[in-house]
Amino acid sequence: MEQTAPNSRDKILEVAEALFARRGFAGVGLRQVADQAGLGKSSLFHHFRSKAQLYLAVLDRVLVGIDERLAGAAETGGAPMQRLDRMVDTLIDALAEQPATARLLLRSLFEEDDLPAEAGSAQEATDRITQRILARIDTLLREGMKEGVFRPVSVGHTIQTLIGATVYHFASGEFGELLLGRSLLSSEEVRQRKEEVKALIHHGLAASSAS
Amino acid sequence: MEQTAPNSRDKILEVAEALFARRGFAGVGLRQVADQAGLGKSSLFHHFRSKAQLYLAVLDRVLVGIDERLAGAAETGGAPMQRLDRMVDTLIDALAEQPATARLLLRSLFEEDDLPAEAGSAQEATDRITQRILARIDTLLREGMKEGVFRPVSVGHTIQTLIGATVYHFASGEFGELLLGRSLLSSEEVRQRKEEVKALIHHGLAASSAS
DNA sequence: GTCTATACTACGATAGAC
DNA sequence: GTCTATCGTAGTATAGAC
Repeated sequence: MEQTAPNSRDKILEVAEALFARRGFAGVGLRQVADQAGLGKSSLFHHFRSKAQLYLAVLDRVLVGIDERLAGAAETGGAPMQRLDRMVDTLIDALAEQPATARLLLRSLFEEDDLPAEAGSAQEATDRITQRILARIDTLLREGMKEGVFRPVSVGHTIQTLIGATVYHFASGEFGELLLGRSLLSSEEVRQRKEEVKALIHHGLAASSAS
Repeated sequence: MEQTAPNSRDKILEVAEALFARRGFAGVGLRQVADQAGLGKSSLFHHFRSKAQLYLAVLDRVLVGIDERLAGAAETGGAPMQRLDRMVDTLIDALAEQPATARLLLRSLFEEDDLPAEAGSAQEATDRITQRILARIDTLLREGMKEGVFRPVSVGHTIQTLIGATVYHFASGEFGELLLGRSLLSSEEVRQRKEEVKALIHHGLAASSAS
């Protein structure tokens, strides 16, 4: 649709995203990235200073995408429970549409410590976006508790549970499919994941048994 | 306590577990393992045929440990909700006591596909233990639903949520600590994690509002 | 059971021609 | 902006002495 003709930089980011999601930072060779992007290995270094910078550029791109979609979901207003429902739907849609995203995000939690230390400023950029995303949920949860529609919970622990219920789920790959008996990404299972998560919220987070 | 004097094989497994948990399969070099185990690189191949076999041996060891602890928790009987509470407590205790475990388990979901294909029979062993662990929760959830103490839910999705709430949480490392504002492994946060997860279950999974 | 030595491959990164 | 060629390092794994 809005695809014109990706320049080399975008093409590299695209194939690197898929590879990093599947194999992790250490598991991907730049040779592989270059081949799939249709370039020589050395050409990568014209666009990105190092493997670590490429990885962080990929991660940044994904985080920005998630943040934009969540921003759209939050802006429409409504009661806290409605907004939380919309955030869950939006996040799950995003994760289901781009299967690499969930794995990349979850892996990023483990792999930030084996990046070369020099990565510096690019690290800070991804950290800032992460903080922005977390702040959206944090604010929403506190508002809901203040209004008395959510029961009193630890905000941090609740965010962790929500991430587990969404990002982990769609990152679980073959294991999750074994558990559900079919593809995590089938429209039926995506729909059901939304229902199950929202039902858990409505029963488990609501102060009264509102639905 | 029951530590006598670990033979080389156990020492290798021990240091490899920590390294694989931290860096992942591709991120660990056998040189590193050998150094930390106090051996030459080549000596590893006397105990394990290949890096993949070593990895699978580490994973198997961890899965067996989890399975044994969950078996202990399940055997004591009681109502489904009580048993589920005990399983959550037991699992969280296990993950908190051995910080490498959660990361290793979560990583194993992503990394099984970049193991050399030859690994064959050892793969099946870890799969069997995984199935046994899952069957414990599966049976318990179905029993609770049959008795009417759990509301009707998708068993697969619920297991995914429980894994996310426990394994993911303790695998989240620095990110989780940023979110909670203190170490995931402090006794206070471990205690609170148990409370939050069990509260979510009691409010969100129970058919009535039993506690 | 552990060692040294070695084979072969791949890695990330750089230099410099075009 | 992409290429070929190359550097230095580290990877897994094997052979064979002790």
